[in-house]
Amino acid sequence: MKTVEYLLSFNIKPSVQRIAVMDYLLTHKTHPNIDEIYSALNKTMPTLSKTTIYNTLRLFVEHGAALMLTIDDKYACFDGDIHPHAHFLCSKCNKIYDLPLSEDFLERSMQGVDEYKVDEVALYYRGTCPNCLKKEKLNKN
Amino acid sequence: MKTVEYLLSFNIKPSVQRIAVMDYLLTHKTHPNIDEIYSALNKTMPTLSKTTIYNTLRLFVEHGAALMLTIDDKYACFDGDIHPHAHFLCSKCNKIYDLPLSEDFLERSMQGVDEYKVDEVALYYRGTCPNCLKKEKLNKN
DNA sequence: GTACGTGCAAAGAATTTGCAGATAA
DNA sequence: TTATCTGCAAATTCTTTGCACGTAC
Repeated sequence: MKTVEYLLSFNIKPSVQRIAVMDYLLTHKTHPNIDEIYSALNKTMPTLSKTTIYNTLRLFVEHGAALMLTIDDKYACFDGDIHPHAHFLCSKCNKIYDLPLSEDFLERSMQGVDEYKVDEVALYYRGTCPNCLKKEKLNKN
Repeated sequence: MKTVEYLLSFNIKPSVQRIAVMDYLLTHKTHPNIDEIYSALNKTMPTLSKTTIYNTLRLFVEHGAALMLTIDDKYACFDGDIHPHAHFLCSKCNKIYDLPLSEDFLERSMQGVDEYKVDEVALYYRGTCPNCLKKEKLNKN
């Protein structure tokens, strides 16, 4: 599906800027923060402002077209993949990794929250990623 | 256990300020943010500074004596209860609720992260709490 | 033409830093 | 004494706001 139609499917008017931001999110699965998106897009769209990035991402989240991750307490990160999945933040390299979330996980996890109306579930892991674990081993030898 | 001994068990030197902050965390299960802790303790300790609250909480988290919650993107909240449990943030009243985490949840959730070294797991829910749901119903009738 | 979108500059707010004085072993 | 802790003030950084201009239907 083209990005324009994708935005429309979330009832978001596709402006040039919004298309650019969504395109970036859909092609960069790095869970970028505002600054990364801004820096990247600014190269080809010099007039693009950070305010617009803020506005756009807030709009995306409100319309369910993107996820805001609060796994990093420094700044918010954004994810264009809205399918349920978990996230792992490596405290060494600060990368965020996607992890699968088993089908029955959500159902089971809901058992304790009967009386609550749940809009969103986030499962965050923090620790050391395989890459950094490997590096640590090499440095020890 | 007295708070002094509790802090010592985490290898934290118990100063007057640290005891006060930990006492507050252990007796107020409201997942307070920095400002709440500061405002509350400032009444009885007028010289206590916000910087010290920041320093103290960072120390607690580093030593595993408290949890930092990133469920609210506005500011960090802190939890003196370090036993594994989930959190629910009500988007209406902004209260954070504790929820049980079934014993086998953690084991099962770890199955996808074999190659990772997991230090911390956080399960966050967002939505509407029972109290606010009740209020909404009343307002509709 | 009217509503909506964009972007600059300024404001606001949370957190960190530098450093000097206070405290404790 | 000597290292550690505290707290003020300033700096830094992320995010929001106000407002005027641009754009699109």
